[in-house]
Amino acid sequence: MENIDQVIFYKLEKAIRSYRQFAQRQIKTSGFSITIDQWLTIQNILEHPGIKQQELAEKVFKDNASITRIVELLVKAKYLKRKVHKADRRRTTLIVTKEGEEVVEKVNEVILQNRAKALQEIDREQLMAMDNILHIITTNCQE
Amino acid sequence: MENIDQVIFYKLEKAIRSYRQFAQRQIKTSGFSITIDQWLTIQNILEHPGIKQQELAEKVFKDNASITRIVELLVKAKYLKRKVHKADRRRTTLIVTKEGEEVVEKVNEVILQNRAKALQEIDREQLMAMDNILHIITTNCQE
DNA sequence: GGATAATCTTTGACACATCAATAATTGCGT
DNA sequence: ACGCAATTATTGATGTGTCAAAGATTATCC
Repeated sequence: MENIDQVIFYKLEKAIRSYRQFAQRQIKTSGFSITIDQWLTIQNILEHPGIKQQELAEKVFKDNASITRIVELLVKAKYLKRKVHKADRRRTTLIVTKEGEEVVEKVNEVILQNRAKALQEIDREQLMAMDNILHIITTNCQE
Repeated sequence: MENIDQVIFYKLEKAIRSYRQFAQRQIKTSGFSITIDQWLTIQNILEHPGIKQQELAEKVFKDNASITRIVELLVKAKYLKRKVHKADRRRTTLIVTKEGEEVVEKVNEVILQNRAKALQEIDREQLMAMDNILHIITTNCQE
């Protein structure tokens, strides 16, 4: 047996990529043309109205540049609107349109199904343990 | 406590991204200008001489298009050479240059250190358990 | 042995990641 | 007030991911 240290990151990549491919495929075959990142972005704006892009970036674990571009596409798709922030003109206020809300709500169901499918046959105790390990890895890498 | 199903994929992404950022930063500050994916690609060619790009893609869990582009950059960097396969002219034979070998060898050490750091304070039994879960997720997403 | 199918790789189009540099605006110190 | 630092967002450059289509070559089948 190979040393687990030397393969675990590969396995991590593989699992997350399998899930992403699977999830994106499901969304597509359900008739939506939105990416998971875009869905997650809108979701977070809804949950935190008035959030600034910088905070948004942290929430979805991306950087500012990526957020700028994702927002751009979402505005083009008419799922978001930009407004200049009243008190601070450096900031942008992001507003989810009715279309945006509708899409997110519908895609939500698909995502729930995806997660259930992906986690089939795994017991919750083990998941909690994994969550713990992931947390340690994350902090180990942030010093 | 939130439902673990609804956050575990987020945690997965976060952990893998933290590790990637950390690892790439370490490689850079060690004086190398190679990406982890490029390193992994060369590594696999060395381990499987004469491998075809399609198989290579599977090994590093990418698709053919990505491999084509990574190889392109590695040829530019003079870490790889392309040759037409003798028996089958559709194929490309990939050859690692001396420079390529040297870089990989040196970067290897950095990567070993990175992994050790990232897995600090985690016991191996738990890692094995996580490996198992990751495997289940991967197969659940591939039907 | 010539049409057709299968295999291997590349290319195009678009989305996202990362780093560094640049605007634009606000806040602070004196 | 003024200059300068800090904050917020955008842009440019380069690398990777994904899907679909196309090119090139080889295998198959009648």
